[in-house]
Amino acid sequence: MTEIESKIDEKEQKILHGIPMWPQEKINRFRETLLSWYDIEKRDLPWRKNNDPYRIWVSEIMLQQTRVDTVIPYYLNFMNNFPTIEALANAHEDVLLKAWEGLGYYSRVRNMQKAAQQIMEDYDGEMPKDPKEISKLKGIGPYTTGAIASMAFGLPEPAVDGNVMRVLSRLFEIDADIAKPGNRKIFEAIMRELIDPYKPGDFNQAFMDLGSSICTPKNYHPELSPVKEFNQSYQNGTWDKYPVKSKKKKAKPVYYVGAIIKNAEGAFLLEKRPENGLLANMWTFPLIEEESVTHEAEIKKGTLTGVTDENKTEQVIKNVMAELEAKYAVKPTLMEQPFDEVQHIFSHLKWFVAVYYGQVVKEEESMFIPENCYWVHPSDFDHYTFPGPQTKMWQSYLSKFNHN
DNA sequence: AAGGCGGGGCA
DNA sequence: TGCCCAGCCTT
Repeated sequence: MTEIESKIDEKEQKILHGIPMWPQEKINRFRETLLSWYDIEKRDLPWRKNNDPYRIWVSEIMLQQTRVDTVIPYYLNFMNNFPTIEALANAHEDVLLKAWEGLGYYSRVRNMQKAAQQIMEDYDGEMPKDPKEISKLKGIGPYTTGAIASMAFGLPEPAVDGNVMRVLSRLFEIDADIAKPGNRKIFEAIMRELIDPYKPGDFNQAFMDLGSSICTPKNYHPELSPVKEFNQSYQNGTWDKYPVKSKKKKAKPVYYVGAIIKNAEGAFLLEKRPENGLLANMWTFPLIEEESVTHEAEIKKGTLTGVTDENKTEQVIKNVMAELEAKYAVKPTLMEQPFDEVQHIFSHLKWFVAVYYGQVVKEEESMFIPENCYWVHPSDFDHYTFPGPQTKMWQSYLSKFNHN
């Protein structure tokens, strides 16, 4: 045993202080029980076809904060389009982003490509086996490191995600708040004790399957669990107290005017968002933050009211026109009222977008738009990656203006 | 340690 | 509606 490893063990012993660990005999029975259940009940998932590190890696990145059912079609499509680490490393970013459209957390795919390029340059095109090396790759944190090491390479590394923390907190009646990042190491320490050294990948995945099928956040029925005899909170009748998880802050409202501008050729003005931050490098109709738009829309008798403060309608139009001319160099004829309001909830923001429609009549007025903007015909929209709010604006436009 | 970063499914 | 989900990066 190296010096570094023994230090980690010492540290984790301290963390475990207060949480009584089971005797080895009980640990052995637990492993056997859980793995037997997994052998029978495990889900047939595309990335479980073999132990190819690339296949496992892609699935783990997609599954971050994303449900299995959502991921499957994206996964199949992605593996078809980018079947190897090399293909991923050499892909064009906009093609990559398009393959990720709708999955969310788009920096995941940009980081994954950077990691693929790291692997081509530093590791001869092969995913490294050493967890220390794996965790150096962009976008791969403690969880994904453990997942790849255990599932692809059979190493006894913990892979602690939300499922594992929930299951463990119920098994051992752990009061630590699982929303606090610092508490992850408690659960890692326990998993290092529990993990089956011969089938670490199956062991980790058994926790995932248990967490998503039986040991769920809601509608939890501990009496149905294959490991109920090991479940301390079930035996003590305290299971409804676990896990302890502090609440997240509410999404902050942000108000925009969305300007759907059509030119004489029937093309629409699209803008590429900045390369960093929210929805980086994705395409939307011009969005103008508008503080006067401080009301949620009410649709009464087919008419949209309440989107803007009363008496401020004219001011909103003036602001929008000024911004369109200054930033986008267009002077469209604009509807005096928005035709719809689109709402979109992110994890930390809630957008309210009052959608206006306008046309640029004269051809020469639409010639000098900025570099990050294009006039795009709807038949070419497929080549542009649209985030949720953009798709909602476009669908609303189609339903209002494109019928009959 | 806290906040930014998507989107959909569910009661 | 609010909460949840096979988290990671930046500050």
